[in-house]
Amino acid sequence: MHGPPRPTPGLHGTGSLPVRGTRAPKLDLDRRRDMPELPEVETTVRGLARYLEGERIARIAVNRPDLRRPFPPGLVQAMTGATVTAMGRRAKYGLIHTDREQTMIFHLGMSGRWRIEPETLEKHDHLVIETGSGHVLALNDARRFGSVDLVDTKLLDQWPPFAAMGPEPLGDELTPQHLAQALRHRIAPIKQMLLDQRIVAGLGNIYVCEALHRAHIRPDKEAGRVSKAALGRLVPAIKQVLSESIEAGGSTIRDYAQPSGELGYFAASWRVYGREGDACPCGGTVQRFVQGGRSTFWCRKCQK
DNA sequence: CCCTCGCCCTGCTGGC
DNA sequence: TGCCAGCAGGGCGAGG
Repeated sequence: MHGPPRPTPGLHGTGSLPVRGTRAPKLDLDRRRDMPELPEVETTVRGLARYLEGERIARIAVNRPDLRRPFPPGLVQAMTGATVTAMGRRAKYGLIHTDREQTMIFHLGMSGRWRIEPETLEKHDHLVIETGSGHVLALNDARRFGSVDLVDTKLLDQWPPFAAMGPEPLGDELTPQHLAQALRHRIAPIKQMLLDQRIVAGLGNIYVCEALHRAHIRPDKEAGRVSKAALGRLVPAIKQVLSESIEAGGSTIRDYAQPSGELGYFAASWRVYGREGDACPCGGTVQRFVQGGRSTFWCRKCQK
């Protein structure tokens, strides 16, 4: 980000977009280092809304054929000249609704991020938008685990990735009763069940580890055998870890609106994630093991 | 249906 | 200093 300017990658087929300097304070959406999970998607959507809501898409450039899967064939035509009516989020997907009753859906995968007013286009700026008032936004995704789709707004709920999704974790539908019902008779570990988007939509590895730690539940506990009392702790723990992170990200955005702000990333302070060997506040030690091919962090002493 | 596993992809890190 | 194996993991398809 602060290295010497790199050559601008070619923009296949759509011509190059002018890249201009900026006077507006930049959001930190392009410097976040944490894995994009639900709170990061939420703060990204809120940040993008300031640039996109009510704006016309003057130009959109697609610089390679695919991310995880091909870009929608009609994307450029569908978005060029459309006006963004609203931004939204479902699970870890960001939603850009347009006045053409179509919604552009993006997923940030492992490494996706939106760069606001980039001074130069960089490697991995796979999709670039210029708005009617001249703002430039670039979707950068080095690992290309992300995706971009285009769906009729009316049919969003039937879009296959959304059709079978469970409730939003921050909504009223996520209750201990919902979890008890969804997890009944399930023998897989609770941690893996919480990563299943059909049970709850939008939880990823980091927040599941953190929520189970706060709720004092062993990650390898058989999901169907987690007690009612434990589920009663788990639901507020999930909501707290997510909303605290969104709040931290939100304050980052607010800081950017203020000229004095010296900003870092919103420093996520995980209690267990990535902290193997560190002391747990309870006096125990954070352990790591692999579940379903992913790292689980937990404390044997306070998670039963 | 339920469950587990491996693949995709690239940048960074640690060991030698 | 350079090289390379290993690691990160969401979503999805294959297979038991």
